[in-house]
Amino acid sequence: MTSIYVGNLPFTATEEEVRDMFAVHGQVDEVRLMTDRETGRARGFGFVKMAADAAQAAIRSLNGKNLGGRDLRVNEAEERKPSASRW
DNA sequence: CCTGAGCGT
Repeated sequence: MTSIYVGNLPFTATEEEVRDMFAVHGQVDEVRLMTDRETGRARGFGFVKMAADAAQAAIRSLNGKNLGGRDLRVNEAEERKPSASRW
């Protein structure tokens, strides 16, 4: 499983839009669009979890894609937090 | 109502 960082999203983008877009390249395990903590509005970025091969295919295909007049930033995400690992 | 660089409870 690979975590994908999706940035530069239009504020009008939703999770199902992103999920559907990524689902074209493979099965989407999870989609999480981050919203602003204070105002509650979309921050314009999120994360997608997919299988490694599907993730790479989606990244190579969707990175730089124009959505809503903005070029998407799609890359492998970093580790969320080194603590609280249920291992 | 509103905005634009960013790696998340």
